[in-house]
Amino acid sequence: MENKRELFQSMVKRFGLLNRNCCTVDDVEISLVQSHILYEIDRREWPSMQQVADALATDLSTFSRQVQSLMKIGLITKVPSSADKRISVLGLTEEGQKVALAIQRDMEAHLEEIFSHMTEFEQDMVLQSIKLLNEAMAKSSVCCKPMY
Amino acid sequence: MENKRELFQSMVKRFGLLNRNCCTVDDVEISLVQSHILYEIDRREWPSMQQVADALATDLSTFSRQVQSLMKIGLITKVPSSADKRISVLGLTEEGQKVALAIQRDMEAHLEEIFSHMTEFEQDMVLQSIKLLNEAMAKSSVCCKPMY
DNA sequence: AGAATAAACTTGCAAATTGCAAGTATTTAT
DNA sequence: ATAAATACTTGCAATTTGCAAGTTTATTCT
Repeated sequence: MENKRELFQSMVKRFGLLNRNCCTVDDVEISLVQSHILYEIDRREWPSMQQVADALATDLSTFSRQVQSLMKIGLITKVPSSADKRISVLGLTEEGQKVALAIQRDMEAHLEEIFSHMTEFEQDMVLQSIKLLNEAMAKSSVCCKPMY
Repeated sequence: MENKRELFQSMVKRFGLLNRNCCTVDDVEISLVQSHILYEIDRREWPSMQQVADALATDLSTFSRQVQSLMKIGLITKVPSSADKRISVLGLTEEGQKVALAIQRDMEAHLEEIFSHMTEFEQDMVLQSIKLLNEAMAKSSVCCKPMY
């Protein structure tokens, strides 16, 4: 059983495909990266642009433009920090929160559906394993430098 | 412990980052998608363009151009099928095989390094879980229609 | 305090990647 | 024999990317 890579490649690809469904909520349609931006803003407390760009491992210039788009469609806010005027602080608008929540629900539902094909024992084991894997990757030298 | 999505999002992102390192071998430098193309060709027996494009869930036109690039740098071959002249059959050149193998080794090494942070018991459990997960996703209705 | 350095962005490219629509060539169905 | 389908290719046009160079504000150094 020496096909770790195949196993992981397959899994990552499937999740990638799963994510494609993403991102159409009511009449709002956003891209995958935009959904990730909403997600990262949502799970942080008023992050700076740097912080989110780092979390997404994307160039700040690229990120800056994505932020502009998301502001234009009214999903996020960007206000200069009063403490340090170089910094802009990001947040979700009410609409942005709705969209983020809807995507969150969709994702949870998808995961539940996937998990429904396993026994309870298997479900627990899988979750436990993902945790272990994340911890191992966090410890790893080759993996994922720009990670929270 | 109701944060499945966070767990998976984190894992997928880390693997995404892991993959970024990819793809520079000696003096050849290819993109991530190109490495996936090599991978898919490698693991199949003379696949058609359709087959690989499907596996990668990418548009055939996009794929067609990627194939042209990879031919130009001499990593893959494309020959019309004698049985059905509409079909082009893909393969790796000697150089392409070298590159695919090098990437494969890198990936394996990375995975080994990550696994080294776990006990043997945990390693087995994680591998077992990934298998279960893949099977569950294969059964899933929401996930991954275009999958081998 | 004043000058240099750094940090947090923004904007101007130019390249790469994407998908749709429309085309060509070949095969299958009627 | 003609129509329909399949397997691609090419022409767009839009999106996304990162690097380099700029602006503004904050920090550090002397």
